[in-house]
Amino acid sequence: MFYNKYGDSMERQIIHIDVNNAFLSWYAIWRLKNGEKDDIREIPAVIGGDESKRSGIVLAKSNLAKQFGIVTGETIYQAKKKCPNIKIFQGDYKVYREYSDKLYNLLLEYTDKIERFSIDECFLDMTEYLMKSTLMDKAKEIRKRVNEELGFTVNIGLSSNKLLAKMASDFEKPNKIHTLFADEIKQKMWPLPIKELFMLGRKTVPKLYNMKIKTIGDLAKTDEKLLIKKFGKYGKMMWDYANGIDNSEVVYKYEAPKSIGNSTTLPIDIQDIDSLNEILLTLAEHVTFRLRKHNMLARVVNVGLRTNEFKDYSHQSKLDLETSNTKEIYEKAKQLLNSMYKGEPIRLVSLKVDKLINKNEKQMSLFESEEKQKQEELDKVIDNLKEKYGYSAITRAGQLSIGKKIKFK
DNA sequence: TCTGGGGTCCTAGGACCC
DNA sequence: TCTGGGGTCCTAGGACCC
Repeated sequence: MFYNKYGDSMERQIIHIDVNNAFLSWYAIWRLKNGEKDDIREIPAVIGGDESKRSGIVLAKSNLAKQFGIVTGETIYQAKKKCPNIKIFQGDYKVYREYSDKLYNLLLEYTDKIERFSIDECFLDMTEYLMKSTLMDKAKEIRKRVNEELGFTVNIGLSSNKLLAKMASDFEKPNKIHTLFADEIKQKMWPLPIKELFMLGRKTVPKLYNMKIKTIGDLAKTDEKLLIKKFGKYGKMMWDYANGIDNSEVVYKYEAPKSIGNSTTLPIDIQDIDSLNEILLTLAEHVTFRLRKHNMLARVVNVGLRTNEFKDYSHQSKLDLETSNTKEIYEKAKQLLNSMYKGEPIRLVSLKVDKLINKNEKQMSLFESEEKQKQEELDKVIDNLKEKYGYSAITRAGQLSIGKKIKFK
């Protein structure tokens, strides 16, 4: 419940906005703007990875592709089987960023209480500005303006909390506005299969099926204590969600990242430790570059491997002193890799820094070594060159053929 | 699965402390 | 040692999201 300035309790007014087929729509508009004649929204098309780099999965699909049964996350290979004439595009992250920002800037005209939940989803808290009766009018205006001014479509969900607003925007698509207020839960949400409920994924759904829980309504009517006993905190959450309960706030203020990581699927499996180390160096350069851009330091380094048999494992270790220095992070990562690697063919390597703190919070060490200061200077010089001439123009010595082939968004 | 890449949060077990 | 109980910190793994 939300209380207004008179102390009266009142419902919050939350809007969830979800761009329809975001990556594909945005890329389609960008192509048109750049002189291409065909609109890839009007043909069976997908945005996908590159099969030759073994990253061939569907990231977004056109509505026509959807009619062939193509789903997000499946392989390009499977998509081609369903629709041999499917057109595949690589997409471009910069383009997505650009249109995501355009949407955000348009929404800022309505409220500054906007949470960017992902690149293509936003929550708006309109409680202070609107009564429930005018919420639908605002939603219609936003939809119209996004269509006309930005050239793509969105689904909009309206409710009194984030969970319900998000569930609402997921109803019929595209270009639709739906409400899901408390008095509509029974009719609109409870008949849906449990897999439709936010946060119920592929591992949990079969477990619930075994308990004869098949719809969101079944889950809502299940004994809460039983769910808590079986699933702990997660059980409490799923019962709440099934009953439309969610008190979380729209997080509109900047939040510093809690971890920063990069990973890469290798074009071929690699078994040679020197090559793996080289890949780690490339990852370390990028991760620490991002870390320094955030003006943050890391306390923990984590290295992950995926084998050719799709087994994932990782090791992490605490640093003696928090740092953003490429060399220090890389040395720690190398130690981790060498202690964990069992010699199998490796498909993917990941590097993540965790337990981040702002650089200003750092306890200044009185005896910062000269060597350390030199390293930090070197990082700074390289960062500046990267900002000036582009990221990929600059690499350190030590990176040979494999490391250089890794490209980042 | 011919199965991406970037995140968040939670749990469980072991080490260690009083 | 026929070995308590509670707390914190650390690490590995796994769930989920877009």
